[in-house]
Amino acid sequence: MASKKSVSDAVIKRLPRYFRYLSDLLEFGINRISSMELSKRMGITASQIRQDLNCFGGFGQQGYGYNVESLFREISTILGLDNKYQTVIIGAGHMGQALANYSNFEKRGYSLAGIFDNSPDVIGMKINGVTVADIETLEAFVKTHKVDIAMICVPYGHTRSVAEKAARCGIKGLWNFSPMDLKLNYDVIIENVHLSDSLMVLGYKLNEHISGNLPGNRQ
Amino acid sequence: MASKKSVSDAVIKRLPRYFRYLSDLLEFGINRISSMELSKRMGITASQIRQDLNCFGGFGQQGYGYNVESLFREISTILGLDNKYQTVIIGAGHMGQALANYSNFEKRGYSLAGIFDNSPDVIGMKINGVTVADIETLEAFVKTHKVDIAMICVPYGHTRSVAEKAARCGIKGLWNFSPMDLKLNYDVIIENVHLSDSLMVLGYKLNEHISGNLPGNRQ
DNA sequence: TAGATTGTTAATCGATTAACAATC
DNA sequence: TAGATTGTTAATCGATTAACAATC
Repeated sequence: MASKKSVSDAVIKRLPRYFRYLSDLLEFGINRISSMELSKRMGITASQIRQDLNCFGGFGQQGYGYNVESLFREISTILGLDNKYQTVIIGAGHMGQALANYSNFEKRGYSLAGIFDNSPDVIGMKINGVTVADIETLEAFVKTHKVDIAMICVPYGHTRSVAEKAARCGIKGLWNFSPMDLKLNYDVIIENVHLSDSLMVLGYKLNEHISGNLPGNRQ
Repeated sequence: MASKKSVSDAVIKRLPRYFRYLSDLLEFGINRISSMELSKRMGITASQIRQDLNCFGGFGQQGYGYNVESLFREISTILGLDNKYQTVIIGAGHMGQALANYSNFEKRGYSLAGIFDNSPDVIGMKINGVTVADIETLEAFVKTHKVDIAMICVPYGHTRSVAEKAARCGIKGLWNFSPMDLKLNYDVIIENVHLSDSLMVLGYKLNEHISGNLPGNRQ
């Protein structure tokens, strides 16, 4: 219950990056790294790395640096990757199907428990071993399966109502793929993925680049 | 050639949000809005809106506010949505197929010119009207089609080499879906989409939430 | 021990917010 | 004109970077 002071969003968003770089280091068989060396690889300052990590604990050792394996485990724990999450996909269109086939998530502890849709065209279809069920059966499903996260891949117009349905069922995490900033009057955590926003940013930078004002990211 | 002072990344990333909210306002038939009113809708300060917009020009009118339609057009122009972009998808797996079927992009001026893969299993297949071609034919294709953006949806291990191939062909924008921070020694703009990072952030916040320290985003 | 590198405090920088004169 | 709201400058806040004493 001791409420530790909350960590800033900027730091939280960097955690998966640390996770990835440490994972790579492990693969390379490197078992010790200094903040200085890691900073060179990641393209951020050593200071920032030490500050970030010290939000969660003193994982290093003076004069030595960080043990890659133990730091990797710490970051994994912080990110909650030791936990198992049950997920469902709502919307079995192209994006839903792509997510259902994404094996990376399973590897990180996010396992796919169900897929739901409202269209008879896809209900009953099997995607990556999971049969698409009628969205009307979601509530009953959640009652028996303890679902943590709903990945929402329905068309724009259905997003809010589907998200509310999921929240009402007691699902606590929503991963929203519609181009809207989903906010609900429920006690849920929402993470928005805005692919079209990302593409527009790319387009903007491309224009800036072509119009000759700004450099690309040659390094 | 007059190099205007460059706009911060934080502002650039908000542009697509403005675009979306203005687009909604248009749909609602609202044709005038003050920074105050828009700030309430978007959940940011009116000050920030005025500061952001004034990076690009004085689009408002004292005593009146902003004309929604003209502001929408300005933002569209800033984002380069008046331009037509030719895109190719590299990697015709599930994610590549999902992107190929995303009609939103077409609507915003990003048109799909080709899909490439290295697997005989998918080469020749038709996705949303576009036939998957052999990746070996990419260079010849780019020579005749002026491709602006490559959407890279190949497995992790192939990402760097495929990205380099695209850059060598002269493609200036890369949209990378692999969980790595792609950096190349080419003069290209790279935008990384890290779905697994986003999911991990959701997982982190879910944990924080459950362990009782932090509020969800009830509003 | 001497050298290296952390954890942490202090300084700097940039982004956000507040305030208000300009002006429609 | 009076009222409203912008554009813009100044103040504040938070995040990043630098510095260094602690310590392995």
